[in-house]
Amino acid sequence: MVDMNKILIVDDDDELRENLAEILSRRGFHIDEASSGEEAIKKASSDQFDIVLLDLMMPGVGGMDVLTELKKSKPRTKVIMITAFATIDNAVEAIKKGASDYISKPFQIDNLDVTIRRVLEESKFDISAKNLGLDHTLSSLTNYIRREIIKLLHINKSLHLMETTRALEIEDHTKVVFHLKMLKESGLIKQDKEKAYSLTKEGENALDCLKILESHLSS
Amino acid sequence: MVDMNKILIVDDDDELRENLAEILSRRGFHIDEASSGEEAIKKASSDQFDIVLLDLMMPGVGGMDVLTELKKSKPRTKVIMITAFATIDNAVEAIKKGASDYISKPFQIDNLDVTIRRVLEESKFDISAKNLGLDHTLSSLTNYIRREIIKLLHINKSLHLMETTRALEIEDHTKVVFHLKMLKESGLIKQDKEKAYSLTKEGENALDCLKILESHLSS
DNA sequence: GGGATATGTGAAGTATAGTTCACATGCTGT
DNA sequence: ACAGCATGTGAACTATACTTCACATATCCC
Repeated sequence: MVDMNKILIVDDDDELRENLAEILSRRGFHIDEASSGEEAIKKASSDQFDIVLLDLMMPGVGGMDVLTELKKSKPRTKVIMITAFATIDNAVEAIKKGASDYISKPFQIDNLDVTIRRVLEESKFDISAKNLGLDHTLSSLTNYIRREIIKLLHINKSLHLMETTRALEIEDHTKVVFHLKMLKESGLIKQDKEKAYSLTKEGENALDCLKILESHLSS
Repeated sequence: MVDMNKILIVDDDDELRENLAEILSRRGFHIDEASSGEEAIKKASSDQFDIVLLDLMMPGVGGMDVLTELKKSKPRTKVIMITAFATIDNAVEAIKKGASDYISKPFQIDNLDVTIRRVLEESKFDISAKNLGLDHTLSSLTNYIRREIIKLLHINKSLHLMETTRALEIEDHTKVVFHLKMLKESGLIKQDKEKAYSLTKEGENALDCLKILESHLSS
């Protein structure tokens, strides 16, 4: 099942969450769970989900915070909010912040299922998603240091943090950490288990574009 | 004389400035003059100079302000500072801000001439200039609204401010003014006497690159 | 002349990006 | 065990980009 859709269920209510997880996985989704806002953010940023089912009401880091964070770091991930009561105001706010849809507790599984499949369907024709990706990529390329990092990684194939830092002749390594993180979030570079950074396919593409722009500008 | 180098002389001392203008134009440069910081900024932003000879000490908008402004709006223009006294501190500050060189009053014309030719010579091999241009272009493309404007201008060939504003469905036209100004400063668009905006050659190139990036990203 | 429309400026505010520093943690060699 | 280097986090700060609003000026046309 290569193209099984990955869903992250975020709810502090253990029983509801586990029930939901079991039902949805039986219906053909690959499920992961998080019982708090913190856990949700951690899982969502280290992995790639198609949909995040997000409870709005949670102690600590609330659903709205998770939504905000998610739309920043993984703009292409679709979020469906779950509201405990039919608090339309919150739902509207969530939609404005980029949530794809919402359902109110209590809900019928079939209803949720339909919503999920509709959101997945819509995301196939999502033009704004492409635009967001473009935004992300371009804003990565705007920065001189990040362009240098991309060039370095293209030449050296793979580099560690301190190797990169020395190659750039930058004193403060945390500055490089910052830009490496940006590049990783844009999907232009990746990091292996040995902590070494290398270009992704998209990163190579971006470098190509840089070269084209450079040559166009000099003409 | 198509490739005659254009120099803008900025000095509030009329006699010195006019003398300089005459001597330098006899030596084969195309000369324009400005007697104040304001005038300098206006002329420099509406025209394209290879070198700006800039007096540091001027009433009102000082030379250092002009330098700052110039390096922002026309990063590729070379600036040679003229310091009334050999105030090394100011000169050092100017160099840090991107001035190419400086000479101290009083100076020998031959000395200035040599400096000018050396700066021109250096600018031919200027890698950072290309980088600055790239920076400018890329940061223009980062913004969604500006990308939309570029696409619009590509389709419509030429548009006025309010036409653009309406096409983008933006309420506040000053927002569009802002982005149009950015694009004009990056050299991606230009404006004719009738106030209509259109893409420059560089603007068309940038659009090509956008299309490439978009198609790369969707694959 | 005066109301409607177009083109802009400048100051003030908000938002986002980038920098810096103090500190945490983990590994490696002796 | 502990010195030394690598990898990274988080908070505070600065800088830059973007937005908004109040206002200015010019033109058109009735």
